[in-house]
Amino acid sequence: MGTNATANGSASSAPSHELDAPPWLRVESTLMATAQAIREAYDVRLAPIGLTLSLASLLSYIAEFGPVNQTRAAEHLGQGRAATGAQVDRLQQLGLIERRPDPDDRRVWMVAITPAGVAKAAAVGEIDTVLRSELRSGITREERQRLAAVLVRLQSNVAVAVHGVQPTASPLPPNTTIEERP
Amino acid sequence: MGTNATANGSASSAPSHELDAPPWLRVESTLMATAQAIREAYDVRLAPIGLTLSLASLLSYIAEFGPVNQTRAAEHLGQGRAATGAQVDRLQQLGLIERRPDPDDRRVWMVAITPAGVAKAAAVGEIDTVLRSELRSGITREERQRLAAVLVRLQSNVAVAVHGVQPTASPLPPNTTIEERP
DNA sequence: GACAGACTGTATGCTCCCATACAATCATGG
DNA sequence: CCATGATTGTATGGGAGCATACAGTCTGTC
Repeated sequence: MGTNATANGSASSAPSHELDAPPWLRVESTLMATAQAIREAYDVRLAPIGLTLSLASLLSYIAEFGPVNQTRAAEHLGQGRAATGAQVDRLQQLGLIERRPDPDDRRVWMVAITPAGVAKAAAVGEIDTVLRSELRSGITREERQRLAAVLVRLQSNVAVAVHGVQPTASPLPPNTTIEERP
Repeated sequence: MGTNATANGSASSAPSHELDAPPWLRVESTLMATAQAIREAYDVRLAPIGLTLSLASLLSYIAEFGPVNQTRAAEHLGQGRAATGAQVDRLQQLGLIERRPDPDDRRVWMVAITPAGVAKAAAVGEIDTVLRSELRSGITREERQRLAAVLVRLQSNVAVAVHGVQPTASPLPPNTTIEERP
C-alpha cells in the first residue's frame, strides 16, 4: 500500500522512531511511495465510472489520437503489447472502443473509440482535472517544474545505470512529458 | 515499463510529437514513470544476488531490527500480511531468515535473520549505496531535499483526496522517511 | 515470383500484490 | 471459569503487468 502519513509526528512507542524506516532508500523510497499513492488515488476516483488508471489512460489516448493499432498504443503507454491487448479486450467489452480491420494490413486491428467511449473519456478528463488540482494544492508551479526536472534527471540516471547509455530514440519514450501548461 | 528516454528529441514521424503524450497526467505521469524505473533499476542490480527489491527490503528490515513478527514487518513495509508472509516464505527457503516460535504467543512467528542472511544484507547494502550514488549524480542535495518536501506534500494531498483527512497516527506510516543524511 | 526475415496480435506462464475469508490463539468481561 | 471479541498467520481468488513463444501476415531481396 502507499497511503502513508506525511510525518507521523509523535509515535506513541519509541521516540527515535522518526527516521528509522528502511536503512536504505531515502528520497527514493518517498518517491516510490508517492507514486503508488497517486496511482491509488486515481484508481479510487475512477472506480465510480468503472475504470482503472491504466484503462482510463488507454481510453484517453484512443480518444485523442484517432484509431491506432495496438502496438502504437502499447508503445505510447510504455507497456508490452500483451498487456495492451488485454486492456483493449476489456474496453471493447465495455463498449467504449471497437476494433476495425485495417484494409491495408490484415494483421492489425485499428482500435477506434465509440460514442459511449467519447462520453467516458470526457468523464475521465473531468475526474483527472479535479483530482490533479487537489493534488497540486499548496504546490507552486515552479516547484512542480523543478520537481519534473529532477525527475527527468533521475530517469536519465536510471537509464544510464541500467542500460549503460540512455536510450536516444528508443521505442518507448512516451511518459516523459514535462509540465508546461497550467 | 519505465525505462523511458529523457527527451526523445526529434522523432521521425510527427513534428509536434514532443508534448502530446497522455493529455492528462503531466508531472504525475513523470513521477510514476520515474518510480517504476527506479524499482526496475533496483531489481536489475539485485538480481545477481538472487533478490528482488521487496525481498531485499524485507531482509534489510529484519537485519536491522532484530526478530519481529510478520505483522510488524508488514506494517513497516506498507504491505498486507499475506504478501509479507509469502516473502518470508521465500527468504526462509533461501536460508536467509528463520521463523522462531514466540514463547509468549503461540500464534506468532518471530522472524530472525541467519548468518547467511547477515551476509546477504551486507551485499544488499553495498548494492544500494552504489546504485543510489549513481542515481543521484548531477542532483544536488538541496534539490533532493526540495524534491522530498514536495513529495511529502503530494502524499499529504493524496491522503486528503482519498481519505478525506490525512491519517494522523495511522497504522502504516513507515516509508515517509526524508533525506537527512548524506 | 519465391523465400527469409520482420512485424502484429494473442496465448501462456511467471511475478507481485491485494482483499477477503478462515482457523488458531490471545485477552477481556461477566 | 468461559463466552465474546480481537489479533496472527495463512489460503484462495483476483488484478495487473512482463517475457517468451507462437501463428498469421507483410516486405525486401535475389
